[in-house]
Amino acid sequence: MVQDQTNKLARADKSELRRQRIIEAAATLFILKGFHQTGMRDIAGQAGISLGNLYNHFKGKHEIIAAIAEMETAEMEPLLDLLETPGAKGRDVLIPFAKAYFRTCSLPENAALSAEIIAEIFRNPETGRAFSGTRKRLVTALEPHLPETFSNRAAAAGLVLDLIERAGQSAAGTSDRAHKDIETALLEMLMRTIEPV
Amino acid sequence: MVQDQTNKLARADKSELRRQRIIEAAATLFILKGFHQTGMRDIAGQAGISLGNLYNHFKGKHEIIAAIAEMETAEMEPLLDLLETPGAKGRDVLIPFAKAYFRTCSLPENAALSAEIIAEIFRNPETGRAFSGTRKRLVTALEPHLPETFSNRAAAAGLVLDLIERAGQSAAGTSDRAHKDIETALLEMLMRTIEPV
DNA sequence: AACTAACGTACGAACGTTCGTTTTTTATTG
DNA sequence: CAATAAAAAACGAACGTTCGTACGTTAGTT
Repeated sequence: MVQDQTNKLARADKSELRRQRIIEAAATLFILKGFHQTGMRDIAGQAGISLGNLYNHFKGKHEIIAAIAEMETAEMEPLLDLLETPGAKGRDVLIPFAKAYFRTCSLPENAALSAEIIAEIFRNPETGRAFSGTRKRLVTALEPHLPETFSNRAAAAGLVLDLIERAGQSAAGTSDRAHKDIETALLEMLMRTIEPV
Repeated sequence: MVQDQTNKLARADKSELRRQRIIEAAATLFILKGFHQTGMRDIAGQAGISLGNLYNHFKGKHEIIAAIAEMETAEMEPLLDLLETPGAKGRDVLIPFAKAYFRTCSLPENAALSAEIIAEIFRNPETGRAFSGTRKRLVTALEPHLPETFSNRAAAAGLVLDLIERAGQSAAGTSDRAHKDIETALLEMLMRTIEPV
């Protein structure tokens, strides 16, 4: 009579798990081929399910993209925490953040995906908007750690983020040596940026 | 008996002109919608010719993209000249270059196109390669103007270019005020980067 | 019995490309 | 100069695929 809560949860979990697998499959393909070169059939195939069933889990392609945006946002949370560490200020928080953010951005998956997203923002601001929420939070969190000598710290914070992101993209997929060189140059550049002249 | 050279040239010019119009039409649409969202019919329509005729001028879509890459390369020439001005060194050449390059990168057309290209490099290195020639030349030309304190000036030069490019992308399409703020922050950041600490 | 997940199929639209044909321009004759 | 053959440019229809999406049905769980 009493419903089996264990199994009920197990079922819901199972569904959630499959949903997650679909998202991962989609992400893999989006990274590899881009949003618009990836078809629903590709996603279904990669996830190991049928095309019809894919539509049982997602209303459409846009919903899958939105889910990936959400995932991306969640992954950024630890980095935001890093910036918002109470007490710590300036270089002591900025350099560790830069290292961590660079590491994230230079992961081939993230680099390719973020390139895809930036392009998407230009051609389709609506879809792009889903991704740009995190960005604003990063700028806000980063801003107070920059020197006051900047005439517009918010703009400078945006640039610092841009720099780290692009550095990561450039470093993605290169040899360990080149990767390290870029990271070193990035940190040297940031040190100069932070240092009051 | 003797061929009419005048008319012959006129004809060749006319054909070249039409070719150019097609490229411009394609560029407009690529910027607006991206490479893969732009169809051959769209391009033909925008250029004011028929679909069939489009294939009389280009073997296929890839050839149009290649032509645009070539155009892009040509547009970069003046900036390279700026960096290679004999005699001038360091800040005296870097700041003017940064201003000019930023201006170029923040033109909405260029910003969108370069975002598209970067994404394309990740998903299709082959096509992307057509675009990356200029980049190397810029790095080489920029490198000697950076301070020797960088442990790897080539890497640093790459970063400086990345920074300017992304700054331009961020500034593209924003208000004049925001645009100026970003440029100012960029220049401040570059001054700090160039200045020996 | 009710619900859900899974499936395969079907649809109309759009894709890049090819094709045969017509129109326009150029070159070569009479 | 007029007539005509040759070439180039332009066209629209059609090719086979693939696209995102919708639908009806079957199998399995509660």
